[in-house]
Amino acid sequence: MQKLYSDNPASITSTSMSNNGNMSPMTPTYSMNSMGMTVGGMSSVSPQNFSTGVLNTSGMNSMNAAAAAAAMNAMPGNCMSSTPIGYSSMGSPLGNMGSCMSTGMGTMAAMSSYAGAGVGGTPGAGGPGSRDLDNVSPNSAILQRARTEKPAAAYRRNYTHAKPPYSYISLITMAIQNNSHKMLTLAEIYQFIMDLFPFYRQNQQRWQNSIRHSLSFNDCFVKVPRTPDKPGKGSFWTLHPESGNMFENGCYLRRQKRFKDEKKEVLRTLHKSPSSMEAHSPDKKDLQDDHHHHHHHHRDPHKLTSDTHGMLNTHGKDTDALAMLHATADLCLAQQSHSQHGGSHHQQLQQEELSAMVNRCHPSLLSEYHSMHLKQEPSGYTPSSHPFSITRLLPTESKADIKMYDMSQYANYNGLSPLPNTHAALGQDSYYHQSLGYHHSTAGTTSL
DNA sequence: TATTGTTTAAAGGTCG
DNA sequence: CGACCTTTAAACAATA
Repeated sequence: MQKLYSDNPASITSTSMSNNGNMSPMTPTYSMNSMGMTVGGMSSVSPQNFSTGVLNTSGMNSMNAAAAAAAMNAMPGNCMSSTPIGYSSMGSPLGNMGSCMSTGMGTMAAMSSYAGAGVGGTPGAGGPGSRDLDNVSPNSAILQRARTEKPAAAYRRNYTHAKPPYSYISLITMAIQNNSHKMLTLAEIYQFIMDLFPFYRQNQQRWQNSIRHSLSFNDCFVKVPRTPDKPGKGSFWTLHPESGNMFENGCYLRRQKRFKDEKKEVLRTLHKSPSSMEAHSPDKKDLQDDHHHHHHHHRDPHKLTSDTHGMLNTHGKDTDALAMLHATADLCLAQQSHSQHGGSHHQQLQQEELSAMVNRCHPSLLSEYHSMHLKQEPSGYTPSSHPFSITRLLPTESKADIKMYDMSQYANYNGLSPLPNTHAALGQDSYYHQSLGYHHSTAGTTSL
């Protein structure tokens, strides 16, 4: 099936198709060179493998990418104030983050390029107005802008369905980070993604299933129960406070390491050892893990460098993990009497704990909380130096209110490319095309 | 009943 | 090449 990432240009066209893909006949042909991006301070921004092109490059997607990238860039306090290029043109109502960030890249060119592609109408999911959390509609502004923008040129349509170079995990992260409360419901996450990437307005059940899987499967995502004042279906999803630098490597295609919650890890382990878990009837959960987890149990000895409220500070020693487990248990209890009877398994308890932990922080404090507990790479790499440093994702309270259109300045962003940035200066479009292995979304349009 | 969540399984990609 | 990561698919359970 379609591969999401590949630095191999060749794969661009190859993959895809397979599934019952009934891709629209007009499957994009990334012939790039669409917009002459007026990129401002483009070219190579980072020493890393950033290719300027990536995001800004192709028409709509570029914009999307740019916006997304920008979303991830929400800087906390440290504004990199470098080149406010083109920023003003945005007329962004929100100046909040405007002055910050701008690592000196793009302009809004990308932004404007977004226009087309059904920006306005996201099929099934209610419009960007019906969200649970205020401010959720991340791109409503973008969308609006898009509409006002001059009628899209035909070329734009070509990139509409290109698959964005982000993994689902990073997409989810973007969505969550982009929200002022740092938490979203599943539906909101879907919406964010669809609003931002036309590609995902197709085959919804396919990728949405993947999104759900990612949310459940990855410890970096934590479910936070709804509060009585916010009735509705489904919980809120937020990022694990410890998962901060998952993408510090600068590439959102794939994380360097999977984030593992020590507590969950312990629980999973205990779960498997019959001796430790007395009265627990072995259900399916006991059988899991083989495939994905068993090799991870003791990994990342170098990774746990920070602690969460002093609870996580070891290198995975069971005893310590258990200790912290207990520690959080209190929080859980204090949190609420969320009677999750039924098969209240350890996992569920654990989840409660985490939720509680996150929940304790007032939404307004959440971002701060996050930023305070970001993991720092022990290595010499300086996260903050990276245009897409995840650490920048975590805005402080004051900056939490990030709007997509403020990110337009990142149009020229180039952080996601898995490739070397030797082409940084070249035509974004082409570069994007080549380096990202942007494929046709021939992957199929499963009805819908 | 449609969503939302959780799991299992498997295939394929990436990276050291 | 092996360990690890991501994507997909799909079965199921819980729930608004």
